[in-house]
Amino acid sequence: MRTVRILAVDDHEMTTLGYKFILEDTEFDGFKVQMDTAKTYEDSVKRIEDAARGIPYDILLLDIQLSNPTEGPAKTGEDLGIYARKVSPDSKIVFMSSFSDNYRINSIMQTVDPEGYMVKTEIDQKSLQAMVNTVLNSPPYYTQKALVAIRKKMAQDISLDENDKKILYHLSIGTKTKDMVKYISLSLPGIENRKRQLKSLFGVEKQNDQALITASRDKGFI
Amino acid sequence: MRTVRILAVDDHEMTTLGYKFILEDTEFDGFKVQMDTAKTYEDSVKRIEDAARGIPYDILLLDIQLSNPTEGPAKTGEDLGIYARKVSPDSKIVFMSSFSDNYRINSIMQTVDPEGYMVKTEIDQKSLQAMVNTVLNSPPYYTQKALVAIRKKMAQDISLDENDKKILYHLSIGTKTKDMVKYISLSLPGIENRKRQLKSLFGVEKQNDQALITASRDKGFI
DNA sequence: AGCAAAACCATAAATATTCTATGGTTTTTC
DNA sequence: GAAAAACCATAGAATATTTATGGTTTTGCT
Repeated sequence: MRTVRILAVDDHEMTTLGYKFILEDTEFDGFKVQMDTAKTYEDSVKRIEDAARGIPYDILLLDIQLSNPTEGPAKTGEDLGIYARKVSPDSKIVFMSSFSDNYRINSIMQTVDPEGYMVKTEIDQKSLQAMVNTVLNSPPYYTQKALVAIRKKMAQDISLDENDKKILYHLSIGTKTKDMVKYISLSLPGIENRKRQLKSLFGVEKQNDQALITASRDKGFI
Repeated sequence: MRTVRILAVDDHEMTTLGYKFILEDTEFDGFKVQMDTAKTYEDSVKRIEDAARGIPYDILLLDIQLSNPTEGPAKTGEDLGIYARKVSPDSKIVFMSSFSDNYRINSIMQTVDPEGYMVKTEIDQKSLQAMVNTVLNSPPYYTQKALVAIRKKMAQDISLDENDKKILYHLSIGTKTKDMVKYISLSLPGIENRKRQLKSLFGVEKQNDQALITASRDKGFI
């Protein structure tokens, strides 16, 4: 009987242990699961690289939030996914995320294009088992909340360039418009003008910035 | 016990009958299904309008290909979906399509944004029942092949304007480049230049048009 | 092979779009 | 109610796109 090797990465050890107990105890059709776990970015990288030199992992289960023990720049599960795609291209990648917000999901769908995306509140024994089967046989597997975000994105044909996205981002974190010139290579009237266009695009003309933030969050841009 | 009313539209009567037999015989949790059927665009419009004046349909199951008995312009299930959204906004719309090509699915996701999309080869008793439950309780419901197309679209961040799309469309139907000026409001060098850009965008530089067609079909643009 | 049609490419001029600089008005904040 | 920020409008500058033109290469056909 074939062994499917899985690496589960999460900074909460209880979580990966839960995955491990459930999946190693499951009787799959034609294979059994053997699972490794990791808590940090560095540890995960090492395990993925080691495996890739021999037999790569079949599946990588990645949390987005990771422990960052070293002093370097903070790394997320998204970074890990991007890296894993390079060093272990045959491994299926599934995100196990607490977030069901549009922005996160859209971003990961573009940077990593994972074979699966599960929102943690929707994970149970049955969905875990279904995910493994689906991802191995005919990806993708998305839980319902992920699908809702994906549907929202698909339903619209709005494409923003980098400057627009930066403006929305800075709006969302409360940066004052006049301060945005420090982070965006546009003049102040340029930024103001784009904000006007964005409001028009999102149908919140004549309203304040809060309406624009709400609208763009609703549409998955921030 | 509540009655869920469904209208199934398909020009093959056997198909809608199949849906009807399966779903009316299913014991759902807290409701039962009562299904009407229609074969043509006109008939469907009448039924949807009639219902909307009183109690609108809970679910509309729409095939894309429809019979067009009248002499007017041919109408598709997509047109029907767009119209139904207006006159019966509370009805859930599910497409039951033979097509699993990217273009069709992407187009419908934007124009109708249906609560469900099932590729016919993937429809069976179990998936039909799951679809009804999911669509009523927590949409959306997409079958696996639809998900594959959706995933492909989500993974890329290419946005084409109307002229680009027209060029790709005309390429795909074999229009000669020099004839495109008749359908697209651009000069010949303008069209040639955009073709070059498209090839570069899709990574098929230095190759012939066929490669461009293949690439854009693969990415869901035609 | 050899011809003609179409596709392809490059450049300068024309056009359209976007950005900046500037100065003003309105709204928010304390 | 005064200062700060946001908002708006306009002219000119800077970019990007399109056209016109003329050429080269490829394709299709006999």
